Amino acid sequence: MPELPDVEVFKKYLDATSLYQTIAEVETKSRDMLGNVTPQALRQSLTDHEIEGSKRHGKFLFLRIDDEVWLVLHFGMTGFLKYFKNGNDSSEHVRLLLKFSNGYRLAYDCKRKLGAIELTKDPQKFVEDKGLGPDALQSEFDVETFGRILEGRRGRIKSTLMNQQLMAGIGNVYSDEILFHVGIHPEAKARAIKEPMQERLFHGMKEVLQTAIECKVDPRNFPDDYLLPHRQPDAICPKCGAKIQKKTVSGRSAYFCAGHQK
DNA sequence: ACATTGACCTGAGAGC
DNA sequence: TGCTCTCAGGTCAATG
Repeated sequence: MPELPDVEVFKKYLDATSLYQTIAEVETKSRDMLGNVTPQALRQSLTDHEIEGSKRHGKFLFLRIDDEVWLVLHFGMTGFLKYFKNGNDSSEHVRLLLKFSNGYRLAYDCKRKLGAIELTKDPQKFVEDKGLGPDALQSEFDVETFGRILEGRRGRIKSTLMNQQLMAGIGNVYSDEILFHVGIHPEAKARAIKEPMQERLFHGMKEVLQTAIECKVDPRNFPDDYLLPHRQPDAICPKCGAKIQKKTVSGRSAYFCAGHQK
């Protein structure tokens, strides 16, 4: 579930708690989540260094250790960060633990091991090597680029929005939310969406992602006309009163309102 | 080249 | 109660 807004909230949390802290010790709890790095290399690269800054691209979070070393975290669908004082360790599925010299710790917790822990020399290069598209919220990602992407696609709009090589950050939950917001059916063909609908979708995408971040991705904080608080079978659409439908679209469970999404 | 499907991961909740 | 089955959704490999 951690999609762009979730990871952005993790970034803010990291910045508020762990920035400029010195890593005194590194514990690797799950070898099989380490992508391109051994536990020894990870320990060696991080120990006695500070976290100097952070970056996010799509669903990836980058922690700057120094000029040539960045720790890369991906959260799969169950990953999150937890900062706590030594002794208050209540998490059950900690995969990586950074022990700071001030007695606090930062845990990367990932119950279902679909995330990843890696190292890179340069986030920009990492993004290129992964073949990721532009971050969905970055300002250089404009409506013209977005329109060109849609026109080159034979598939459905839902899977287009979720394709990380085309644009990075949107997953199953927020693709539903965006399409619900602008009134487009998840099974619509991407290239059938023309102006002015392209522009409406583009701005809807930015607005939904931004709003989710402002709400700290807590469904209780969401505006009431958003789908997320009603994202369950047989719920009532807050926009038009019709029943929320659930259907498999491109292999993913899509929630939508047939009343106002065409 | 592009689109879709299935596998992987693990635990919660449904259903018998 | 207790077991088994299904589902959740991140990616990537295999297939259409």
